[in-house]
Amino acid sequence: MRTVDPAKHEAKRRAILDAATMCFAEKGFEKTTTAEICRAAGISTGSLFHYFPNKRAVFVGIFEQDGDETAALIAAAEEIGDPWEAILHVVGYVSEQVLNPLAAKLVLEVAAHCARDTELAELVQGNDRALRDALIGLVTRAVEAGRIDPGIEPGTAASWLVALIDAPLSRVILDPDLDPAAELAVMKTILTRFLRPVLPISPPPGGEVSDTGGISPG
Amino acid sequence: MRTVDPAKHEAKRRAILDAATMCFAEKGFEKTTTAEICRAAGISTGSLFHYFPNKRAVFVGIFEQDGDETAALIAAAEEIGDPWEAILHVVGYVSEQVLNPLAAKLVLEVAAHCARDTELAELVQGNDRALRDALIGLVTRAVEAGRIDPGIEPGTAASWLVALIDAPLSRVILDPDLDPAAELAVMKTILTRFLRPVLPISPPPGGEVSDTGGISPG
DNA sequence: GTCTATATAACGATAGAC
DNA sequence: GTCTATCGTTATATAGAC
Repeated sequence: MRTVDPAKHEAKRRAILDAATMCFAEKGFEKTTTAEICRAAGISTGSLFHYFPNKRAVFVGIFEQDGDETAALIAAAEEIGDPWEAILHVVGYVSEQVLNPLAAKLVLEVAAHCARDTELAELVQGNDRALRDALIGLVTRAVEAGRIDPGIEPGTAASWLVALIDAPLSRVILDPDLDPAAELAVMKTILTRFLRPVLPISPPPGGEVSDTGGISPG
Repeated sequence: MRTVDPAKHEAKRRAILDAATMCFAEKGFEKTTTAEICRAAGISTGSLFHYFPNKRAVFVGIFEQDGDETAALIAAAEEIGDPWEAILHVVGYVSEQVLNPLAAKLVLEVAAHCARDTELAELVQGNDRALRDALIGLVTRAVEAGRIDPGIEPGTAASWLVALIDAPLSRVILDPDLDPAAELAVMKTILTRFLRPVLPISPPPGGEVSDTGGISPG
């Protein structure tokens, strides 16, 4: 019987990441000290550096974990028969997470750091791309099913679906009384109206419709 | 003749803020040293602390300045006769700024810090609120003019207009090849389709329209 | 008002016993 | 593998000459 138990090692690593996630979300990367992470995880300085080479590696580890969760979400969405419902599920699920203030703080923190850490940026971009690629597939199917305007390029639609999730971030941070359910409802309205097929137009009583809100080619 | 020239003092203060803006955008708040700001501004450490009590005050000063610029934008928008055009102008103008990578980095940096600095958060929220209030007025007028769906509450519409500006932030950071003009075009499509009056529906050939993308009351 | 020089504090990471 | 103790570095802000 070996004393080195890989499962136990991995479990402890994850426990440290969980503790660090809270610290980073609350105080940000640079204002979180390694000592605080250790205290939160119930270990000592020496131990932390046994599991991670440095503070940055702890931060990066959090978003490697997040990539696994995104993959699971995508797999679950593929099981949903109706592509439009699958899109709503994916966007709704991630949005709900981001509407939590603590999660929102962490998202803003990692975004700010991606601007200055190319390696971290590539990791996060990989996670985003996985989500986007899955949505491209769902959008394509939804277009074929007549549920989404064929005039919208699936890549563009998917990119903006991901982007829309980030839209309320500032307000989540600035307004503590924000109602997540209400935000989610408006978000659903926006993406429904954005993507739905353009209905045949019966001319309105007293006016011209000069702009149909379509995406001009080119 | 006094040697203390308030105008010159103010000019130097602004020069420091301009230099600091670049530093903070490129490296973030904590990784920017006061020495770097001084070098960029062409002054010495001693001088910096003559104009600002501490590093944070320099950072905060940048967003006080930004509030003035927002006020000017709002004043210009009020001059535009057509409220819908005024809305497009305001959203387009701010979006264009945010689509610049350097500006985007600074926006993410300040957002991340607002999550942990209530005083800074109140300042930024004040700037946001001014923009939102102006948009509420414009939306209300646009609804009266039949250009916006009366089923959408102006406060909700205005909040989301401001939020939509932030939506592409992540991609501005992660994708250096992003085309600002293309993003702006899609943004315009989204807000047009989101806000435009619901046209009378002639039933589509072979299907039911179960969800019209409206905002349910309550 | 502007400079140089520096006091003071804090933090990340390591050394080395057990 | 975990701990305690501590080293080396770095940065903010101040002191005080000019």
